[in-house]
Amino acid sequence: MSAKPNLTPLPGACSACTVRPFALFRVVPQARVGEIARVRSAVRLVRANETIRDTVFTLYAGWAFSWTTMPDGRRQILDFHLPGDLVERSEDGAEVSALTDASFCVLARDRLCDFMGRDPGLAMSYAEGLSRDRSRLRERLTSLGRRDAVGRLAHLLLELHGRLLRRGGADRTGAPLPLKQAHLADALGLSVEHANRALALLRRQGVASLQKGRLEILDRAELEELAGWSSAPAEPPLVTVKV
Amino acid sequence: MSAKPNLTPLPGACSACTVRPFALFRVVPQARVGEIARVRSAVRLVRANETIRDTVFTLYAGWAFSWTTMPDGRRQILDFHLPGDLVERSEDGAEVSALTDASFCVLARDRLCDFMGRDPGLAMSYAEGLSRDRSRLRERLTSLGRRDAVGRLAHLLLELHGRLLRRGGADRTGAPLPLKQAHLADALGLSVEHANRALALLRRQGVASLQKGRLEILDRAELEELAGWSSAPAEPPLVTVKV
DNA sequence: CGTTCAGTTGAAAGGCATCAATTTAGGTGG
DNA sequence: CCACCTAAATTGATGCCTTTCAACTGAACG
Repeated sequence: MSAKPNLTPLPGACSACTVRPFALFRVVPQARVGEIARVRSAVRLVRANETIRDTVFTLYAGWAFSWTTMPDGRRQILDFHLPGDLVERSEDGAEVSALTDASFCVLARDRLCDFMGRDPGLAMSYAEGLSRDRSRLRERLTSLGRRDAVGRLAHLLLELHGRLLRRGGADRTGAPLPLKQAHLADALGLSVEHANRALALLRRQGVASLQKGRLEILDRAELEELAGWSSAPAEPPLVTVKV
Repeated sequence: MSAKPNLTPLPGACSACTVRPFALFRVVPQARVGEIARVRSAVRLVRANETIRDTVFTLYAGWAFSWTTMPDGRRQILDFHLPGDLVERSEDGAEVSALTDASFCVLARDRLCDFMGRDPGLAMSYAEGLSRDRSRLRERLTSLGRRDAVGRLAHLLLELHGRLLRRGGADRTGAPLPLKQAHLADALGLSVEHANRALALLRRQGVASLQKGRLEILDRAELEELAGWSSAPAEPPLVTVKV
């Protein structure tokens, strides 16, 4: 029973951080990266399915997701987190778990607040992240409210593909996607069985397939059609700050 | 056919603003209210159902709501806005409309950004608002994903009641609520008919009633039970900034 | 080679949408 | 103050989408 070897990279020096261009601290000029290191209180590595206790962190490698449960135990996934995302475990009872093996930098909330207090650009970067989260949630709300199972699935696949594309984690025809069908179901408000059927339909129709952790987009036009996709970007540009 | 008289109050001087304690500018000390006035580019009054074109404003009186439509025309209401709320019309195609007659202060985005650039506390106040929006959306997502019609309705009624309570716009047993059943339906991802049936059930069971623009909470314990209500506040306290 | 988890598939039941009317509530003009 | 008109609220019947319950398959693993 040898422990599974650990292939997940750990975050190193902030100055050479590979995800910083997509992360909260993207606005901090190279000359001041030293200040970032002082906000980082720890570096951590977790295994898939482990729940994360830290309240504020930026994901470095791997995926995570936020979720809640109903009194009857059913789960609702609120959001998926990708490398570079700032994740906050809020006080409202939502939990955060690793979807894959993952590593991240824990931030000290008070020192982060200090930093934002000194650097309005950073505060605005923080706000941008919140704003993006919000529009993603709005899209999902629309999905759950007004789309059927296939539409929801198509929409989520497009959203994730887009997010990965922007970070260089995907090409036009597909991307690695470590989600189980249970994750899709819980994110889309469906039963696992029905999520499976919707996925099977997309596959049979030659629209898209998700197998062995990889998404293949076979007919993007049709996928967008099924999703009722608005060409508008899911992560729109937001307020820009002058400092 | 005389025009309906206008009873909606218009915002006046920022220094005496009645909603400021709940609004973005709550963090600006009285001594500096002058700076707020420079961010306000206009004061506006709209009639119920009118759509609002301004991109950033803080609602002063009346209700508003954000919404989108699917290609087939069905509407999804994304959020309701109450007096004091900062509202942004985002670039993602969502629209904002007045739910009742309403008045608001239009803000100049660039001057607002300037202000936030100078005042980190204000930037954090902005972020807090975003964060609250986000947790509200998360709650709603959970509703649409995992609650049945009655549960969704119960949850939304409790959410709105709570928001009103915090602003002094409600008492423990009820509150004025200007929503039509169609608004409830479109917010909850239901048909109007089914929203009606759910509402009728709550009324028949003596749990809550919504009539003539007023919500009455008759049995809060039961309403919370139906909603799967977590005692956690819907608008939790967030990061605090030191300036 | 047994176990377990993810993925599939089928059948039956249920919740919600849809379609169709009807009633009620407000607002308007006479 | 009443008749009238339109939007909102109701109620009923029918059908579809999704859930639920029950197996069953396949792959990974010890």
